[in-house]
Amino acid sequence: MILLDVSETDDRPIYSRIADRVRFAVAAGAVRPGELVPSVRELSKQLVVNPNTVARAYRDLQAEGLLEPVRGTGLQVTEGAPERCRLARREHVRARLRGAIEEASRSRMDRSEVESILREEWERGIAAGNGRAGGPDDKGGDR
Amino acid sequence: MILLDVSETDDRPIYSRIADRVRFAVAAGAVRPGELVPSVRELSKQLVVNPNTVARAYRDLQAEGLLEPVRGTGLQVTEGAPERCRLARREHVRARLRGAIEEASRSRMDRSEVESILREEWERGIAAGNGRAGGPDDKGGDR
DNA sequence: AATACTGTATTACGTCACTAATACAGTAGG
DNA sequence: CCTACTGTATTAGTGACGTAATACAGTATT
Repeated sequence: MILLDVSETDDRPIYSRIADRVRFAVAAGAVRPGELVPSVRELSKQLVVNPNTVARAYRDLQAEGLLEPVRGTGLQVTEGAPERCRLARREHVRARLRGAIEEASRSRMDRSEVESILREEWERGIAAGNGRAGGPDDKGGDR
Repeated sequence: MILLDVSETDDRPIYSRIADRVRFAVAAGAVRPGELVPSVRELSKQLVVNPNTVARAYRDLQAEGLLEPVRGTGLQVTEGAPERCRLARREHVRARLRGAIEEASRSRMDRSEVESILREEWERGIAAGNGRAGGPDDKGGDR
């Protein structure tokens, strides 16, 4: 399992980005249920980061039920992790959309206007090369 | 000009909420271009807040071009403030939508799915009583 | 000129999030 | 048993942010 490239232009905390990488890897099937994720110390060496930072990320992922400890061995990916991961992602997107829409409503923006923005931005997103695994960046959404 | 009620369940900084109140008031036409906003000290008394906190809000609003100083008198609403305010709001909503859509795209969410969420949440928003001045709350968006 | 009001700049304090250093508890494998 | 590896808990340092206390510069009004 490879998890390099945690640089990027992203001002979010390191542990959050690490967690996102794992979430993405799980959702994409790069690591399957039952497999072990890299140990805290090993990954911390790869990323040149304090072990605690990785531990923090793994701790969050445990709280989400994506990882579970195997005593004295490491952390393995949970059985229902992939689905859970995708569901959470979906809920997160829904929340973000809802927030934007609420604000649009308050700002007296026409519904058709919002829909046109949606259309426009969607095209842009596709054109920008998203919709593929290993896309440009995985900012946004820490859940 | 009245700007009370800056309590609400909102964890954003005070100065940011104050600024939002003013932006909303300007966009709604409650204060027209050329009119003076309450003085720093007066408003700070009304809200039971340190004058500097109000000053910070006003400072941000000046940077946005919504307020301009009248030497020795106070701060007045700029000529193009209302329009500028609505435009900024619109841009802000666009940015939020774009962010959400980008993430949806990365998460392999179908476009029709996003559209259904949009539809669903829009109905909810309307049903919740938004789309009116002085709606429930004005969180989100600090620009 | 004097007073009372404007906004502003400087400084300081408390808080919180992030990260790091370190020590600890436990298990696998020789 | 012993070594080397797991994850975890505790504590501390660092920086940014929000807010407050205070003093300052300038204008309207009397």
